[in-house]
Amino acid sequence: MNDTPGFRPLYRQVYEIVVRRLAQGEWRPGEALPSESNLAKELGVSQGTVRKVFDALTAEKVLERHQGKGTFIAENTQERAQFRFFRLARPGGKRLTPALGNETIRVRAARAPERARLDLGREARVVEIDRVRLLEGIPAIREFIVLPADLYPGIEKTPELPNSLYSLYQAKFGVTIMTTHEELSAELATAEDHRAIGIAVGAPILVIDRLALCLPERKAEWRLSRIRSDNLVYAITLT
Amino acid sequence: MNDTPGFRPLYRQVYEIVVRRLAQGEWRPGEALPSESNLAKELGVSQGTVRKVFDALTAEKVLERHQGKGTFIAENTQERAQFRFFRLARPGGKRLTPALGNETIRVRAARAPERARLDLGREARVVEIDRVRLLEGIPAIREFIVLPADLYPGIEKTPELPNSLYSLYQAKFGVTIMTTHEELSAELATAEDHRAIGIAVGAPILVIDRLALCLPERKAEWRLSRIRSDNLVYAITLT
DNA sequence: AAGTGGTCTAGACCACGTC
DNA sequence: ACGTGGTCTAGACCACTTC
Repeated sequence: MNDTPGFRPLYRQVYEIVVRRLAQGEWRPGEALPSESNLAKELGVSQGTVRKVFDALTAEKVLERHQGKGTFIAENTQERAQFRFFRLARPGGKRLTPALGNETIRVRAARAPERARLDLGREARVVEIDRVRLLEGIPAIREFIVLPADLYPGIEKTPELPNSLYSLYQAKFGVTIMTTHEELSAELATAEDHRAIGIAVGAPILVIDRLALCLPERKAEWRLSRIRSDNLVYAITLT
Repeated sequence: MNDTPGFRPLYRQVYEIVVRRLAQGEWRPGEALPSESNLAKELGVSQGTVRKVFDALTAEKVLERHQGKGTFIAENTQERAQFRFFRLARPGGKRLTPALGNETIRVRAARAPERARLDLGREARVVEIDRVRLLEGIPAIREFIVLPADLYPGIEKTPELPNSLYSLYQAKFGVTIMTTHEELSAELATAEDHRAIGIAVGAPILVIDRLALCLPERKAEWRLSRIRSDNLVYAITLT
């Protein structure tokens, strides 16, 4: 009696409908989505099915639910984004939060490796942000950030970039970073590292190559971080 | 009408009952747990409540569910443990699996830093395993592993240690590694690194300091890995 | 009081694995 | 045919927020 090779559970279909509407910006960050029962009525399914979808999206950190208030798009606030994607700490535990140092921002044509990494076309333009970040007052991180210019129109005119760029991406450009792929390696400090963050040439540094993806599946940022590794670790919990 | 400060949902209580029974070894790895409906009957709750608990434990990778067969304790098979906790790859993506090189194993008194790291008493003994692992035939990783001896009685008599120790811990000693806390940093290769894995003295190496926790919340392994960082990265996805 | 999400139940039916 | 988990529904009641 089972000739349903393309069987897809109802909640999956509802899930896809909700994600599509989210991606189309039908609801803005901070707003409430329809209540479970209203959406259920609208889609002609039961309330429990909508609940399953909302719960799944909450687990994926796309939504936030608040008893008595409603269901909302998760916001990448400064603190939250820091805590979620910034993993540097003192050995043994204490999490650190960076402060801003010098920075430059410019828009230019994409180079070949950038086009490859960000899936961009031949004529694409990118935004490049170079900056230094401080940990407890000491220059400790060099960041090289490359963005597809079309996702962030006018970002180069932003008077002052915030410490956590991901909250800016979401608030000003509707780009919600959902996932990052990171590759860590060890290298030796160069003369440029020495000039930028004062570390001795030849000292070990931690390098993070990060590609960030946003909600409507797209590569939204490529970031190279060079981090001094004295009294500093990248802390992560695997489960 | 709400004077329930100690309100705990039913599924939470069921969850704790199941975890306690799991920790006491009431069901062994590989065996099936009672079915949803049987456990529900036994505990006097509805089948849906048991389902919610099983689903949560499945998300935490404690259980595995198989339609038509039953619910089982998740097994740390060789492949699975590799994929779950071993994060080394070639730059750009290809995941690697290590092979074994030389190894030594011995039991001795715990030293002060080991007692502190593993929460051991003054008289505790530890098992120390030192080994070299190969990636694609080339010595690439030095590992220094320290275990609380009481958790792994007789492990030093194991004729041949497997590539993935975590499957051995579970199969032979009932120790299921659930979580690891890792701290990564960059260092310079020492003369000993050169002797063990042939890397040039002063070359950059990636160091991972890992503390592993097992199911009945306890520190079950401390591992230091020193990894050559040429053409090799630690790859991780944050969500 | 009204509306929201959170918990819990009871029951129907489907899909999968085993016998 | 049977038992398992997987999906879906309908409804009750609880807890929290807002008015």
